[in-house]
Amino acid sequence: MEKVYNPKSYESKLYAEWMKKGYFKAVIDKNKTPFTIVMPPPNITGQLHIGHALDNTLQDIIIRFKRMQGFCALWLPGTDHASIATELKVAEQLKKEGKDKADVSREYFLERAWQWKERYGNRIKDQLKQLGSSCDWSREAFTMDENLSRAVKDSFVKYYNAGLIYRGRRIINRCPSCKTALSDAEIEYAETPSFLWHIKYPLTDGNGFITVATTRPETMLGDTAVAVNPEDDRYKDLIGKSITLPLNGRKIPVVADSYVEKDFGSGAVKITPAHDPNDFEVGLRHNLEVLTVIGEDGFMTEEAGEGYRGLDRFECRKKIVSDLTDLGLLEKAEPYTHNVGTCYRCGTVVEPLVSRQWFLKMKPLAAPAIQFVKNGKIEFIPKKYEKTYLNWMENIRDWCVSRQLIWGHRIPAYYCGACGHTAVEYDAPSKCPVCGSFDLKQDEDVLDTWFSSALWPFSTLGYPGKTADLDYFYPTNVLVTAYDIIPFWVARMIFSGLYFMKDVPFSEVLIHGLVRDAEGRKMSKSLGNGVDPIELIDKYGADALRFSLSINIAPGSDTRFMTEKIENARNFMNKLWNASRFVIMNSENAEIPKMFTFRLNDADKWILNKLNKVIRLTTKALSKYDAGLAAAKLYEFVWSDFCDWYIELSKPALYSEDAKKRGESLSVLNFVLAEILKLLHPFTPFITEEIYLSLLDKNVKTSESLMISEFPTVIKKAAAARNNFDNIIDIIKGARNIRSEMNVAPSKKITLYIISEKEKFINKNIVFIKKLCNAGEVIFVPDKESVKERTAAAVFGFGEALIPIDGLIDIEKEIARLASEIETAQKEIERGEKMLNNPRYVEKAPRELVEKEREKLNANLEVKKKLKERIDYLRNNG
RNA sequence: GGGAGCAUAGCUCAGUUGGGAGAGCAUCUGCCUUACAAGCAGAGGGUCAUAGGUUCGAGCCCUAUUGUUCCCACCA
Repeated sequence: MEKVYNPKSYESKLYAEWMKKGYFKAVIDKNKTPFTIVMPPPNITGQLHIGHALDNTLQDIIIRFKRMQGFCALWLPGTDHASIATELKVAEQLKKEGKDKADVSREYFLERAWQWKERYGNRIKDQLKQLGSSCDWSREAFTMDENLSRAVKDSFVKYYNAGLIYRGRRIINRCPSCKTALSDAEIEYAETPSFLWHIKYPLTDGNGFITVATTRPETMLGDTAVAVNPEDDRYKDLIGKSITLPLNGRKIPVVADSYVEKDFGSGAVKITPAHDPNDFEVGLRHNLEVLTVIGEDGFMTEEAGEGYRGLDRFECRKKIVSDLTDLGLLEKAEPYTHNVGTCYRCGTVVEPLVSRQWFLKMKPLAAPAIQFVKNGKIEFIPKKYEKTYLNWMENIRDWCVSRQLIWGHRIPAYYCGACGHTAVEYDAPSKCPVCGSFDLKQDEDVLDTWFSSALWPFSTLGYPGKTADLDYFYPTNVLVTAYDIIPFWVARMIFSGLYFMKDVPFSEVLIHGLVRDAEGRKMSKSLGNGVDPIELIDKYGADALRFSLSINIAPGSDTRFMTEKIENARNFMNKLWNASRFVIMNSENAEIPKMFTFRLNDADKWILNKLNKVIRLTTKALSKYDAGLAAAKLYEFVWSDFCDWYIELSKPALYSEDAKKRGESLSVLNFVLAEILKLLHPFTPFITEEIYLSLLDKNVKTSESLMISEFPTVIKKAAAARNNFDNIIDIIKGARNIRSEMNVAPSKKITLYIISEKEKFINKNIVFIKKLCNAGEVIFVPDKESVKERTAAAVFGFGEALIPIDGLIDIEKEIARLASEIETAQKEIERGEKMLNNPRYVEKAPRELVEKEREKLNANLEVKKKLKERIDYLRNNG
């Protein structure tokens, strides 16, 4: 084995081997319980970012754990076509070649998009492999695969036939740059400083003005009313009167609507039904004309009239403000900060526009989706995210599913040019089912990308076909994703699954946080603060990356990426590597007996007891998908208990001449190491496998790969029961402390005097004390008077250890040290006495706890007494 | 406007059912001790945001306050 952890030398080799052996492939087995995770499909737009690395690491940890526990574990991978995002990328690519999206044919554009998919889809796949993802590539899916497209068409038609999908003229948000409709979820609001312009609208009868306040003066060209609150005394008399719109002289009515708040702005609102969702509603109530003055491209339309038509909407705003100022109609411009909707893809300010779009009725679909979460059939982990979900679901509005894009699933709606009939059918009809005309044209639009993602948990398993996969693996078990995607995706999968499969898509949703940068900022392209997981894998190894992402994270909360963390994880890998190297090197040519066929020493029992504890904790934490806690417990066990203590404790036996002893020691070392490798395997699959394959003890290397070995279970044998070895550790720690505090050179062998009533037990473990304190001799003495040398003392509840100090001891320094120990003991004594003197504590607290407390108190009293004696002794004899 | 979270060591964060405050990094002191200097041993460092409450017992449960972050809605 190499001296340092060098992941590059084996990671890709092992992955290829796993693939070859088919370990990732889930083979349906009726005797096994299925455990299924569908991977949130990464977009094909680019490459894996660190968030993906976290998401997929968590999934891999869970799926490997379940696989080792004997489940038929399926992790189904795939990618998403990401309609709008990919379309932007491809258009960008074309632009670089001097071509414009608008000028190329639909076919050509699609061809280029598929090329993009080929290239970047594969790159993502490759990156997932580098990360070690044990997903079943034989079932890999893509949202625009033939079968998934079938599922999309099938479900659209089913929704339509059930009256859940309709086409209507509505006001929707449109991105003038991407030139498509957007759903509510695709809008991001940004606080933007602007002005609230107060504009005087003259009454037609010449009796003065009514002042309206607006943040968007350019829309006034499309005003078709002014609304006031019916209860507003200031304006009561004006209701029903007419206003002459400045700049174009159109006459519009004053209407009363309770939507208007008296106290905001001037209390009068200009109504532009074509360009504001609320105004659109007001318009419907009052039968107002819808006048579109801003076009789909963001430029003013013909309707905007002389002087304004053809202007960019923001240019037009400037011109209108200046024109109104010239006319003396601008009362004031009040600085005002408000939220402006922008496109989540390109950042352009969206424009609310009235247009004809396809909608999915949400209320009937949301009702069961709410029900199944409320009754616990779907559980969010952590539970708080249930609220995010319910809050969204309960206030849901119809989902605009059509997009004016090319890349995506084309809507299966056909319009008859002759009679105007709309046919929605799975197979394109050859003629109009109503009038028989052949003049049929398919809808140009495609579906929102999330429409296909919503079907993911069953479309990937074969739906709408009735497949064995669907039958066996659906419903899936746990969905793992970040909280930012709950409304977009999780919610939609839930109602889709319930509607089409009549069953939940998954029973648990594990929500994790976002990976932020070292300063806690969200990683983004514009900030340039993103970190590339592949670079990190190159530098530190996939296991180190995985471990740094999974350790010490709390479920559902954000984590920061910091170089120190991954370095620490890398160091841990190195630690594991070297500990293993130690065990393996010593095992060469050794005769190693099977565990439990020989008598274990106290240190062996101690480590097995610790091992049991960590098996219990890890299993429990992983069962609750708490990778952060499990990883932390394993880290502690491996580094502190196994490496720092047990390996050191094993050295006397290993370096002895007694071959039998050596073999027995190696047996325990190999046993514990193998268990560690299994426990860590879900987290760090590569290094654990590489070490496992190098193990020399055939008793513990029982399968050809860790991937197919069993996850450890608690050792039932009495040998693993708790013992008193902690007392030995206390002696060692105490002695080391004195050595260090009294500046005894580490290389100097000391003589250790021990006064204790547990002489027999200590004597049995004396080799460990000698080795770990670098003591040449350990001598039991009845009392301190028996030691003639000058010594410093380590005091325990069960005895004292005296260490001779070279030359002059600084008596005062030693007394001060002992005094501070008295102080510590005193604090403990006071705490214990306070508790034990409280009759209600003694009465109500668990018996064993009270007993433990009493023992501690006695021990501390003893320590204090001995420390005091020691100080007196020094004062008298020093 | 509605909702949720967070506040613990200098920094980043853990803290399982309420039962003696933890880790990593950073700092200080010694060590190349034949697995590992990506290491070993030792040490310092916390009024668990504030104020109440429940309890024999609160970092953890309840109420209020302050600070902070996020989500939803989009009132011109």
